[in-house]
Amino acid sequence: MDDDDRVFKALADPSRRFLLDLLFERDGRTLGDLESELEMTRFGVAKHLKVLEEAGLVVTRRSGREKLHFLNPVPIRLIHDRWIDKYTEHHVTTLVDLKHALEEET
Amino acid sequence: MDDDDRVFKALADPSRRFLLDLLFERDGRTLGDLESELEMTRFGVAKHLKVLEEAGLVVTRRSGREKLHFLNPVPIRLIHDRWIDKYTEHHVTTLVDLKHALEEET
DNA sequence: TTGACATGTGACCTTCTGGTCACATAACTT
DNA sequence: AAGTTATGTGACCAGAAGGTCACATGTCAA
Repeated sequence: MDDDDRVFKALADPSRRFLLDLLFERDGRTLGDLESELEMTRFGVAKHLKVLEEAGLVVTRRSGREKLHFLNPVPIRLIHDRWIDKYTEHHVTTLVDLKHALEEET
Repeated sequence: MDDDDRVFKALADPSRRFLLDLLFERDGRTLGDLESELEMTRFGVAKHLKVLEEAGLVVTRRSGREKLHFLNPVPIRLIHDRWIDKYTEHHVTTLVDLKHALEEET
């Protein structure tokens, strides 16, 4: 399994994406902290965090017996750059902005 | 299964990412055309293309008995925007550029 | 209209994945 | 030292996903 595969497989699960959302909102959180936000046992959450860490989407730092988790946005940017080149980027962002504008009208 | 889930699940498979790579390089290709690039039966490729289409990553147009496939970059951009805000975007692109520079040095 | 070509469908099997649990290690507190 | 707190490991099971095949539909060309 190569690096790409690890990143995409990691993102494929909704619980893991929710963990990234939590870390995007506030960094440096511990396992016990994150665990309280999911309807799942501690073991499940730890397993998900391990997958995210091995994919490089989350980086960690130990502080005593606690392990702090941080979001790393670099792999996300690389996904973007794989299928959106500089020429289409402006075009796409325009489309996305338009999409948001239309959604707000309803 | 919601839209997000469909997109990320679709991206989780290497064969499907390769199909997106092929379409990124050249759009408007047919199933038979794409099939010849994968080491898999026609049925497998058709199944993957269906997953990509249901996720909105690929849009299609029929032309007679052929079905033409096109890459849609919008969902990719939305992934980017989910975890990279305007403040960190510049920071991240700098990191990515640095990463590329370091890789070229070796 | 007959045959060849391009694609679609549903069943089937094997492998991978998500989640839980019993058990284990390591660090802080008193 | 002893108990509590925070996290790590390996086994296990149910459900999902990747791939193939027999069969079916629709379109072009002569």
